[in-house]
Amino acid sequence: MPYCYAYARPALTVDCVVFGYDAEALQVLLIQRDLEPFIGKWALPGGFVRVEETLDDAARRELREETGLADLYLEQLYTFGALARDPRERVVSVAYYALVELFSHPVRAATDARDAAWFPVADTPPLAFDHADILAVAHARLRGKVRYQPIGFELLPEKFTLTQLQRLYETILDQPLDKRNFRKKILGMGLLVELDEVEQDVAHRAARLYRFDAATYRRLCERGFNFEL
Amino acid sequence: MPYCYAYARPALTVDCVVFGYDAEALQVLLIQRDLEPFIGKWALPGGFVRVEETLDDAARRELREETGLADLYLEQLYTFGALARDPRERVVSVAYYALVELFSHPVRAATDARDAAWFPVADTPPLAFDHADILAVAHARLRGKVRYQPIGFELLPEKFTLTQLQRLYETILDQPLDKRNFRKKILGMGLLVELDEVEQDVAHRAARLYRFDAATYRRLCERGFNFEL
DNA sequence: TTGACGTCGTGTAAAATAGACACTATGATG
DNA sequence: CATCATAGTGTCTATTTTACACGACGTCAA
Repeated sequence: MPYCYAYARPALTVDCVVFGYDAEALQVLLIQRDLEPFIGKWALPGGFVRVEETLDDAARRELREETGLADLYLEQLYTFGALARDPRERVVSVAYYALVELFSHPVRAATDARDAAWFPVADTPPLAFDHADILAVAHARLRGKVRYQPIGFELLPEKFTLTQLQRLYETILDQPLDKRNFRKKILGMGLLVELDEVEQDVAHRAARLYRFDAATYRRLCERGFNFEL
Repeated sequence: MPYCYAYARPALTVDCVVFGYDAEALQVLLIQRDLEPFIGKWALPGGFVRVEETLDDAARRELREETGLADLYLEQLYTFGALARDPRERVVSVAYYALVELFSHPVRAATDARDAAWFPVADTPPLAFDHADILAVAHARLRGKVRYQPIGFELLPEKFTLTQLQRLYETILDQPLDKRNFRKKILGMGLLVELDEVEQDVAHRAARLYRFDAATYRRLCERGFNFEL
């Protein structure tokens, strides 16, 4: 035990809530633990912060190690510090969350994880630690944020139809939206680029594809832009 | 050095950004450090988290010890984990923020603090550690939050005039508001109770006093209420 | 080839909300 | 009783939001 201090210190961990979307439901990425405590239970990917890495780096590293996901945009969510959230000892955890497009991000279990898989947010298995609380906070934050920042696009493939986008928003906000009003509003923002392509292999009239215009978005942001639904 | 661990651990601290308002400007509570490092420098109140207390408790305790303030509504802000934010060693800090009515919260320096005082947010002395960053994040959060949650009331005395409330919002948002529209909107929410009192000792027509109706607010919140400016 | 099916894509009118704007009322003071 | 400072109040216009329905297009199967 070579690391000694004058006062007791809580251990410090990070946990990641990664949301995905698969045209049906909002999903969350979980790992099946291969370590005590809660061995065999499903949990959020995460682990201990090393003393020479930042919190953001630790979150990225753990996510990569345990699930194979890399290069996500992770955002800090909240820091959980209840006394008994870990049965071993006092552990404080900084939670992060991220959004990804499901199909282009295959996951694979690795270090410390027996398995890694997507689950519908509304129907997860029982989670280890206080991870159900963390997931709930993340889900609430997602619902709140999606209204005033165009983060929904992170969850879709690069090219998408307006109907896909609308379904995504309806799923996250859990309320139906009017098709014409939705299109009017979203197109009116000028953040979508209409492509010269339509979707393929559908058994009905194919819909036009669009992509998100990140450059325009950044320009608008700097002049104080607000998204609003 | 009686506390030993298998891996090195960052130290964990809390820091508190307490905003006040004095009819002139938005203020922030600072302490003058009486400990190394940065002895003599101004800083946010805060300190080490004990292993047997929650983060919220640690924030409340440090604030009480260093400034005499108690019973505030503290809200977690963000966790700062840059590698070199403390010159001694790796320290991760969970920042909190709070709003108080200045005059009814006298501050006094105590433990580890040579002095405690209010400074205008726009004109603070140089701060220790990365506390200027923390203050900036807190200020941004305050500006953002004040638009959609009625937190402004925390900064005023229990009884206040509509003009005082308007000045507060103008200060936080840093933009002028129209008197009639402001009154229309704020009264239209039904969150203010008109009192049978007017302000005293003013050299002109006295304004009616109001108080915030917290009970009604809670009721509205549960049904999904949104404040909006 | 043609008809049925399913989704795509589009516009308008009514209602609600936000924003601009200026004068009278009241109480204190000299 | 005139002056001063702030309190308090309403209307009109512009903008935004909401509600709402049908023809176009491509696929498929008879």
